[in-house]
Amino acid sequence: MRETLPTRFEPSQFEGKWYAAWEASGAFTPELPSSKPPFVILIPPPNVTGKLHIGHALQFTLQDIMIRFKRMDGFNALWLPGTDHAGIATQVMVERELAKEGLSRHALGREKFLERMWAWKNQYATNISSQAKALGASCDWTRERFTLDPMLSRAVIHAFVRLYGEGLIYRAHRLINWCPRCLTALSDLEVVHKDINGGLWDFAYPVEGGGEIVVSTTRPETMLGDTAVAVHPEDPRYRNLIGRFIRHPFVDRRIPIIADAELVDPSFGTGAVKVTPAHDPNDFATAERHNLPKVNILNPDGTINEAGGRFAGMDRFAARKAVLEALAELGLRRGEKAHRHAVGHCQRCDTILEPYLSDQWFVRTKPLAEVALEAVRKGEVRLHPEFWVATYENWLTNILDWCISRQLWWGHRIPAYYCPEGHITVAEQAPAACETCGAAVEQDPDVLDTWFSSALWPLSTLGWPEETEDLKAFYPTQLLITGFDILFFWVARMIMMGYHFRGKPPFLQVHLTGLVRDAQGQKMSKTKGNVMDPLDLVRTYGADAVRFTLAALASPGRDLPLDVRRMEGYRAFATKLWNAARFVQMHLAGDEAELESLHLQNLSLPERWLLSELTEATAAVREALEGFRFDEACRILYQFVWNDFCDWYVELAKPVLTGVSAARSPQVVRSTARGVLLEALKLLHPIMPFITEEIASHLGFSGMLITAPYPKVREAWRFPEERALFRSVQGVVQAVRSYRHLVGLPPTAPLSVVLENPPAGVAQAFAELRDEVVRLAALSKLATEGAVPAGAVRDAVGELRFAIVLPEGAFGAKEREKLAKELSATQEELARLRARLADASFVTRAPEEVVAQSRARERELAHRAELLGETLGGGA
RNA sequence: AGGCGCGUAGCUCAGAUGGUUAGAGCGCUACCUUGACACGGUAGAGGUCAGCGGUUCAAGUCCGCUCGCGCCUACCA
Repeated sequence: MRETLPTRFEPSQFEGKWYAAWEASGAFTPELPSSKPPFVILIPPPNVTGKLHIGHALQFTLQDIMIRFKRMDGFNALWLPGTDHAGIATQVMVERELAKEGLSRHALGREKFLERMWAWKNQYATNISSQAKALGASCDWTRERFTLDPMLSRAVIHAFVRLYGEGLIYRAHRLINWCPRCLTALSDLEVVHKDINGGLWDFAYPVEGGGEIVVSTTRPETMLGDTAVAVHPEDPRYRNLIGRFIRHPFVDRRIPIIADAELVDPSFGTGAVKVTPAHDPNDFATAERHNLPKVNILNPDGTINEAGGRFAGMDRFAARKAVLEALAELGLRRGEKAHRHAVGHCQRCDTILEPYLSDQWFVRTKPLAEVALEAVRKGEVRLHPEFWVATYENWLTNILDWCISRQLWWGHRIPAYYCPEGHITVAEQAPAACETCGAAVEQDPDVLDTWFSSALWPLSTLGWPEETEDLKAFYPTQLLITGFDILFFWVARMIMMGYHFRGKPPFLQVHLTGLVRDAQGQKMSKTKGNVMDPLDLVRTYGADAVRFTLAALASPGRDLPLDVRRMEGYRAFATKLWNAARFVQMHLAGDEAELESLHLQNLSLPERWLLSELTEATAAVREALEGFRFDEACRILYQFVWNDFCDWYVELAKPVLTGVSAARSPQVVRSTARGVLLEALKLLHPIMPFITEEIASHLGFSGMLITAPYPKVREAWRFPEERALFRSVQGVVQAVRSYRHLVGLPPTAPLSVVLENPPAGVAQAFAELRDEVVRLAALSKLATEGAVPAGAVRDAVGELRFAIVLPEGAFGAKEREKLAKELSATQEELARLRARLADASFVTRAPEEVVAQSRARERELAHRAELLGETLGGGA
């Protein structure tokens, strides 16, 4: 005998049990080889920087829904989990921890520091996987990966060496984004532009031989590195100054006044531009055109170096003030105004970045980007929602080379080796000697951008460059679900690398999720204190309610305002489901047939109706999931379970199961209730895996839902006629209840209803469900034929007219007024409809169905208007 | 400066290819402790679909403009 469902729904009582059972069953691990088609999702590897946040919970939920859906639906499903070492992000965390102990990474040394990093990683990777498990994520933990694993590292190094060999990776002395706090280069994407209230200062350079030229700058300290002043060649104000020189007031340098049409917009400011090639990208380009020297004035930590003369040693911002003061002393300050402009900040530590001249490694992105662009344009990779395509194209079209070297220790060390002569040897294995001159070599101390290894994730996790079974079976993957914020950082780069190394896309579809926000729509952040911990939510509401909420909020292309009241609502839904199951279970008698084996001919109206609704729901849920409409899937299931199954079917089942009604077979009702509930549980399982599994086991379901076939649409279960008939029953029941409220009668006060000349099918339906309808509408009598008693209220639902006998005097002035309002609304609509039908252009141009629909509606309204009129006019 | 998204009930959001009375959840009101469930039941109230103009027999839905809000990309000193 199966166990009785506990009275109280207590998710924590069974969540752990089911997760363990699923994992132990091997359901998370795909077959290999397999005759089933593959369905593979690679997890966007969370950073091992700390705990998972609610955004991860969202993505895990959506990925798990798809994986469970496809697994049940006959696919060889693989959801491959893993974590990302997250170079700078993690190193910043650990350095912060070290700082608390009064240590620094340099004090520790590279080796000891990396030991600390690994300890950190081990702790957080474990945290992350246990959080994923708490949410029910059905990942294949036997394939869990980490970006610094030997297998993955090998792929990263291999890719680097190959790209270098192909000329797609190169080393260059360039301006890059430099973080003076992290002491590393950053890619353009890692720069966060923020509008700052700064200043725009004017100062004069005295020109040799007399006169001066006034320039404007937002960063006065950079004038220490000026190697020219540029004007527009056509500008009459300065034409005579071109070719003359300036004696720099603070450093020992003569700088020329040059003409450059590209750099200078004569209408901006004074029309003269100071040129600082080592600290401004535009100026750098200008210097290339004019062969100007590039004077670096900064140390890596942002202090002024010896090139800054007497300002050397000052921090860049202190130097800014000092330079301005010094200019004032010389009488060279000219003007200053407030100036709001975008300034680049470090994504990880928020420090203001400097354009900085240094030797770095770059990826030549153009050829890779072209292929990636084409892939999306041709639809080989499809982005959802589709409007992201425009953003994607825009970025890839204007892409610049990607700086991939980082002056960090936590990451994949660049496989480049230098000899004292400066020759470069790039190799997967450390070479014994320089391949050019045979001298001893030393490896580049730098590591690769974390995103370089992330870009290879679809390849490296499956064992590439080896031709592994996994690679052959699971590449390309079917779906990627991730946040839109890493479309460029990650998605685009995976597409580039996937095509380059494998000739195929890494995934066929990408679903980009929105951002989880708080109830007020604010971005969640630690500083605002509005972050929600997914594990807390799981403890409070249960994993299923958390999942359902996130899925229900996940409308495509929108952010998700997460309100705990909403989650309370969905916990209530879980409770409702639980209680419905308790009802079904307590009436089980052991004679239940499987749903499929019920003889359809023997089914009564409510069973046929319910199967119809189930079938509609099945079709709609499947379609919703295929199109990543998680919100739709939730809505459909919520309505089916609550409105159709609980509110109607269970209520209709009660008279039968308690012996009040003998019109229907209790055995059929039991079988249908159990069977349909099980189907609903299967439909819900991808979204709410724990509670569905728990209930199914209590209903005597053999096996586990996780591997049960996902319900398919069965045409035999569609009964359109019965569906319509049942709706008229619902309509009458609801009308009676409504009238009862209208006249203020208690819900149990008995009324009687007479159907007026119902069509044969309808009369039969009501006759069959007499006991149920009497109960649902609290009737004393339901007549399917007979004369309308005097004084009865008359109304219609669709084509069906009926009369309700109310107690003497119940239908007073207030009620008449209410009904009169109803009547006039009906008449108004009728008038509008008739006007439309009288319009020849509507009748001739609108499609036939639309016209037919309007005619039918017209009949109904006319009908109802007449009956309501009679009720009011008849002095009832 | 370009590009994208959004503006529908008190709140948060759904509303393919234009077509009946614009939906849901929460909240609100009234009544109901009925043997699955008060995390419940029943019935309600609540919307000039941001504004203006256009296309159409018909527009929340298509087009243009305006006004708000948000985001992304960008080397204007």
